[in-house]
Amino acid sequence: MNKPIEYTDLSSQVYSRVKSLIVSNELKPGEKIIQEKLAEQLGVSRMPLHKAFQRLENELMVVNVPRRGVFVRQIDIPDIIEAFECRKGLEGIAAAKVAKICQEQDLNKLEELVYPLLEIPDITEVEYMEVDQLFHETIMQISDNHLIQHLNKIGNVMIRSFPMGLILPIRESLEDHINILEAFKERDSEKAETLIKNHSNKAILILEQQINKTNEQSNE
Amino acid sequence: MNKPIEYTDLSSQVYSRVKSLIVSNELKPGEKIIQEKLAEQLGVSRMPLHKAFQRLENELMVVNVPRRGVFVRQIDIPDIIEAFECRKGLEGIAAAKVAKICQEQDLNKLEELVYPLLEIPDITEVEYMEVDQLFHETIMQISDNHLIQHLNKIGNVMIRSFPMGLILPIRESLEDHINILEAFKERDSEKAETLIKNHSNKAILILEQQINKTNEQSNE
DNA sequence: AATAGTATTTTTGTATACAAAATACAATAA
DNA sequence: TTATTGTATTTTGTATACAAAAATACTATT
Repeated sequence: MNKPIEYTDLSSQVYSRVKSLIVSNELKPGEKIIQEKLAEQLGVSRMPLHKAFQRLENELMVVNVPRRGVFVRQIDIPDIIEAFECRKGLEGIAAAKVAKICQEQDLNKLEELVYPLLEIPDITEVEYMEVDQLFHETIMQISDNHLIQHLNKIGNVMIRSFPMGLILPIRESLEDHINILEAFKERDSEKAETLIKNHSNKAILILEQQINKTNEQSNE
Repeated sequence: MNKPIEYTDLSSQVYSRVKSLIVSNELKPGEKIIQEKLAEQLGVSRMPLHKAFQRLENELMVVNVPRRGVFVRQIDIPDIIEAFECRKGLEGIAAAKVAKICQEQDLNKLEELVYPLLEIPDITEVEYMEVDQLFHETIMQISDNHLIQHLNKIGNVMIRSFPMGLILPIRESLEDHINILEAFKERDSEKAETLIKNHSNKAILILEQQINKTNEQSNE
């Protein structure tokens, strides 16, 4: 309503643009970013770029080596596994708390994200990823822990920047979500924690299998 | 061995100095930081300060409102509880992993931190805080998850910046540490996770009691 | 032809400069 | 007096400028 229009400073915009350059692979992993060059490309000076780099470094998207330059961080599957392990811990706590404190309206919000999908027989991967993300974000919001949301976001930046579709099959993921939601309704905080941690664990297991597979191939 | 001597840029130093100004309460919570003034005090320009602010914002130590200024974040007990909840989640995962992967030398490192204290009858609070911190950090290091360490550090900055001594009594904390270490030795990852989460939980409970106490007082 | 040393160019880090926005303040009218 | 408008001052955000460090190209020597 009377929310003041917020001034977005250049460095925020620059931050988004650089991040998408990294995600879209226009800036390659390991590549050194020439500040002047990129600044000119974006039509800004190096100052907002500097702040953007600092932010990206905090999200582990770039590495800054003093006096040497800023490099695009190489993200591989083990990194993604690490990110899922963090998510497992943070979401576990969040879900346990949600089961304790959630209100009727919170449950409604989650139900609206989960149940309508059961009616649709052929959900596309892109569609589901959107809802999946929203489901996890909503739980974080309900948990009402500012720090947990902040930390989780940092981990998610890595996960989302990795060029890889859904890890779990849609139906399996959806089933997990339903069960988690049920646990919330039953106010069973231990169950909710276990279920949501298992949900992450499945992804971790699949990623670990992928690593083993590529290792075997290279050993032939 | 052949680690290159690392150039520390000004902004890193500025970051540390500003952080300690906040922790030592020379910059008061809620206070607006006048950039030019602080820059002059530190004998630098506003550029390294800007980068320092960006970093401090990521650690939730300051809040930056575009075009309005940078403000020292007000940290209160509920924030600290949030931080302990995050720690609970992250340490839980870390401890579970440590129980699975730790080597003999890792256990030795932890033993050296725990057992010598049993011989000392009168440990000071300051001494114990040092060792306590090291114990938790070491577990994080052994867990060998870069991201989990990074995220945990962000939460710890808040906890450590809060002017408050030990939360748990020394003997109780020490006992917890011993039990956690035992779980590692037994390679019991579930037990390790439960114990370390309980360790955080105790702190949360005490902090919640403190809030209730002050609420009651103000209701009189 | 390979190497060591030197000169040149590039790039980084920080300071300064300047325009735009926010705040403080004073003057005017109700 | 209390609001309200207009003006002066402060402060911010970004661009430019410059010095120091690193990278590169080049020369001379063996």
